[in-house]
Amino acid sequence: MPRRSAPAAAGPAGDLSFDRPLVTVDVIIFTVVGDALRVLLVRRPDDAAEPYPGRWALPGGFVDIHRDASLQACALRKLREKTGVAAPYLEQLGSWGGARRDPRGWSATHAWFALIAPPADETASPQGTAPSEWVQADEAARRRLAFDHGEILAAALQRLRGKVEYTSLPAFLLPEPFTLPELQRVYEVVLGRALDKSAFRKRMLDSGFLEEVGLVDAPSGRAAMGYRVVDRERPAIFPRTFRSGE
Amino acid sequence: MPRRSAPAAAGPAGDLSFDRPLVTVDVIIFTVVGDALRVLLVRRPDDAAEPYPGRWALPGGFVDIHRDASLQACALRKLREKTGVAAPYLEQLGSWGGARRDPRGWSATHAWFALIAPPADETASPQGTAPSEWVQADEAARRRLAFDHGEILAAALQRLRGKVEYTSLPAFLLPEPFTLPELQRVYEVVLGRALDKSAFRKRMLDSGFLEEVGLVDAPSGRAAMGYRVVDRERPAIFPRTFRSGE
DNA sequence: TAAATAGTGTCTGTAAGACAGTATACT
DNA sequence: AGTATACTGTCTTACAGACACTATTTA
Repeated sequence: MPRRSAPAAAGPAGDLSFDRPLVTVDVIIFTVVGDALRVLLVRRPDDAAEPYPGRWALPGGFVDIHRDASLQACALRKLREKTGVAAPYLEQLGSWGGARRDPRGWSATHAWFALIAPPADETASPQGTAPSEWVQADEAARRRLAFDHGEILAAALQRLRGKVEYTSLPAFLLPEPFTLPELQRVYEVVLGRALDKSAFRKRMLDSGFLEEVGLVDAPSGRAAMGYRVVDRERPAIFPRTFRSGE
Repeated sequence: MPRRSAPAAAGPAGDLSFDRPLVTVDVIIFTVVGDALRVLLVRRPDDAAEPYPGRWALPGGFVDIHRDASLQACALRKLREKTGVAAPYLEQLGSWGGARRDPRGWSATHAWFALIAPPADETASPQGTAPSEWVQADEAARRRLAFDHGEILAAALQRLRGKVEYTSLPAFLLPEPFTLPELQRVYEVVLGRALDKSAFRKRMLDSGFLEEVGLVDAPSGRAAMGYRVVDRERPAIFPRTFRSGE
């Protein structure tokens, strides 16, 4: 038998010589550009020795146990390498692990999703390494992605759209300061439906996660109050979802 | 340098000879016995070669890549080994990974939480192997558990209590069929506060996740309707939390 | 008939949505 | 002044909670 004995059957205590899974981290990076929710995809190398050559995938890669102090630190590193962003909203989405998902062997990936403000330059591949692209979320979900990234992206979209119904998450998709009409547009883009202005404003202001930070000039029309989020670590949670009556 | 080169710096494509983390799965198994929420803890072996000898811990252990087809299959295996339960409500809680959490090396654990009906025999250690105990949730959270299991248990409790406010999760803590007064008691035990009977019944019956299954006799008083959940895979989600007004 | 428990009806307060109205900017 | 946008006030409606009431069982 070529393989090392399994953990449960390991002999002496402290014997760690059994086979270990591959461990990776993938990041689903969302932003809103124009009137669409977008997600960052990278192209896998064309090298035929790599799995899924030339396919689009979520940014990610192996955990480096000599550089990454934790899974979250690894996710932040990936995000920084791809976008230059250092302090996003970052939330663990879940992990996907099994014998079949990577042809190189039993692997477990840890998926995190990040919300960032739209990057200044939206076309260039930041580090000049692998080509990357901000793809509209719905189109990305239709592409045949590498590994099980299609499933992971679908889960991320479901989580995001679900949480947008009752949290302040969209505030992290905007550069500060932002105005309430701008914030409402982001909610509407993510949810894909219109919201009532008056109810929206009441909800946002009553829940107290926003801080006034002075008027912001508009290209035309009346100037609007600018806001920033008080606590960038914890999003606000509303007691009801939008349109609970439908 | 004794260590293998890091993943990002790996030379030829397909070189997988870098160091890999340890990969484990831990399960937070909840049930309600009597008037308290309880969680299953196991005692770690007294062997000094093992980390945290003699300390209480969450049930779990290394992923066995030759036996476990997936992370979820591994979690189900652990649960079955400890409790004999095969089809619980099982939900991924999250993963905790880093250089420091296990003295044996960089490790990543995948935590799942399970809701099961109270076991018939609540005292014995099921498989006769490691001693285990159903501990009241709040007391378990106060014990100094092995590894970072205290933090993981706290996260599980927070997730459970949070979700109980707006989902049908407590239905998975009862053996079927159950009555609405029984279900309400479980909600109250988990939440730690009383709920209004009328509002509770309206919410449960209107959301349509329950199926009548015939009257159940009570030891005294009027017989109550018995119910079972329609879909054991997906809990119902209510549009509002309880007591949103407070 | 009394006690115990299951289940229902009715009222009220709160808050979200609808929508019309007012305010403030620029041209 | 007119237009474009930001913001507010008022009305209506839905529904959760409070709580008293009725129903069905056993002793």
